[in-house]
Amino acid sequence: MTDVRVRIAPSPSGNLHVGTARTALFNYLFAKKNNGKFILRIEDTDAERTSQEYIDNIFDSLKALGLNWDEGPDIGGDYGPYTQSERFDIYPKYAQILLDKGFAYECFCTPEELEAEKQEAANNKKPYVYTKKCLNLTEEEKAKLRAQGRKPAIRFNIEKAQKAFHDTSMLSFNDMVKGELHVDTNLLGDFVIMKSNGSPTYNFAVVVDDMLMKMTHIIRGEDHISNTFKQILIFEALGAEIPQFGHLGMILAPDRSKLSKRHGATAVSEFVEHGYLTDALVNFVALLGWAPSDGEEIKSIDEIAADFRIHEISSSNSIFEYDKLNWMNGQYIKKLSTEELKERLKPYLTKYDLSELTDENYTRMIEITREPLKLLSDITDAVPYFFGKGVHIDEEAQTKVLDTETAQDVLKSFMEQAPDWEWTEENLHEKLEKFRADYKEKGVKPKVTMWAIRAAVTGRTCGADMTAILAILGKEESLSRAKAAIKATV
RNA sequence: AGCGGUAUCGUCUAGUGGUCAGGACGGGAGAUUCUCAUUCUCCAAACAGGGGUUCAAUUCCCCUUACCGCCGCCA
Repeated sequence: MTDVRVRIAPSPSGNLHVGTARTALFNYLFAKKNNGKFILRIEDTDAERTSQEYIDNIFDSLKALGLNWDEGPDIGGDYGPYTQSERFDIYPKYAQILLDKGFAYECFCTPEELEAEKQEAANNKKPYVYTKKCLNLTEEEKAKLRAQGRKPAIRFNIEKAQKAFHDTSMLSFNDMVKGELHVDTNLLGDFVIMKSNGSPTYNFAVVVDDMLMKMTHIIRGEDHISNTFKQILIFEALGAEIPQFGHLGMILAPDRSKLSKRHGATAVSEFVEHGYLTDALVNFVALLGWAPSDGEEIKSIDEIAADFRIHEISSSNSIFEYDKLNWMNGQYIKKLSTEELKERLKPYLTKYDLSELTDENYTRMIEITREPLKLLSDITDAVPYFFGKGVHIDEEAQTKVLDTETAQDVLKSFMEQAPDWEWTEENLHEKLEKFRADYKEKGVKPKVTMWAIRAAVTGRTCGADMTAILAILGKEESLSRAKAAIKATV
């Protein structure tokens, strides 16, 4: 049995998309499960849309997700180079083989001529297939066209290939996730394999590379199903072994359209910037189309790999639901140690002067504010009141709490008692408990009592543990804020 | 238009020719707590429609519908 070799072949015309990341993940999982190799190949045949920035982004994102490749542009391997633009001398050779065998032919049609054909087909409401106008050009005719300065593209001769390897025009293959798939090759149309500018088209480059790189299984999005038939024919024409295919359903946005910017983040790097943990992202995306056998959803990539069965992947599309991702991200944040969280949160705290806090207090601040975090970035709006002198009181805290008589009364007695308190968290806890109890006897609910202090000190009606907040802020700042919230009486 | 694919709670899914159709997110209710949150408990929520096959269909087959994809000298 040959070793399993799978690949992810992104095109660097944008940052690594979360859909591509899922395809990469499934390939990676399949490789891990079968002790195979996971290969990265960069498909940059379209120089116009390629940029180094995107290539770097793809590398970084894949690494951040933990999808480490065994062979690739940066680390090499036995079947390199792994960047298509560095393989441009390879493709014409194989195109020539196809030409020699009659599986391909030169096409001198101009874009304008092709456009006219398409228009005509559209007018007649007929599906467009290339007319094969150039299939039987004589050498003289070709020479003449060349003399006019026309450069030919090379087209694949579908009928010839189909007849050479199959009895009928029906072509089928057994997809690992979708099962038996067929098509009538008469409907396919001779497609271009080499552009007139000498570069290979996607369908051709993919096959040549997959063949040369000895890929055994090709797992990709279902938008490639119709390409698969063309590719199988090329594999056959080239005399290569045909790999196994597996086509995954697509990921859709909540409104069932393609996942795009207006739905939120789409690139892995954007998710990371927004405060998502890559472990959570991997876990979430694995659950789109695949379910763990024990029903336990929070799982590491290694656990998922051990449990992964490609034939059990759902073949339907799935919707990318941010709610569940957020919940899952929160679960992963909970699992982080406070020490680690302290570091990972720093990028989201740059608007504050952390030097105002001792390390001990910074730690404590994180401990008491980490609970509700769904995204790392949530910390930004959770902690403003720990910094600076004084505090901004939001409207709700002012009108619903501080403007009440009860709150004013609470704050006045707080100011009478608190200056005598020893300002440690432990002691404050005790004192405040007593403080609440006293007010409770007067008919004021504990939470109302605390609301007054919270509103005065944090400017908000809700938030982290009040005792700890006071301890972190220190006696002077706490009391000064409490005092500031008391209205001057005439 | 043509071709291909898909169809279980709102969403991700489990599942079987006979099940109270299970779980998770989200939603609702309650408990805990100084608030929010967390955590825990409970509740509502689905087999797209129509034909078959069968003693029995959510499950197998066909049709319809809906949705997705593909029809480039893009990848």
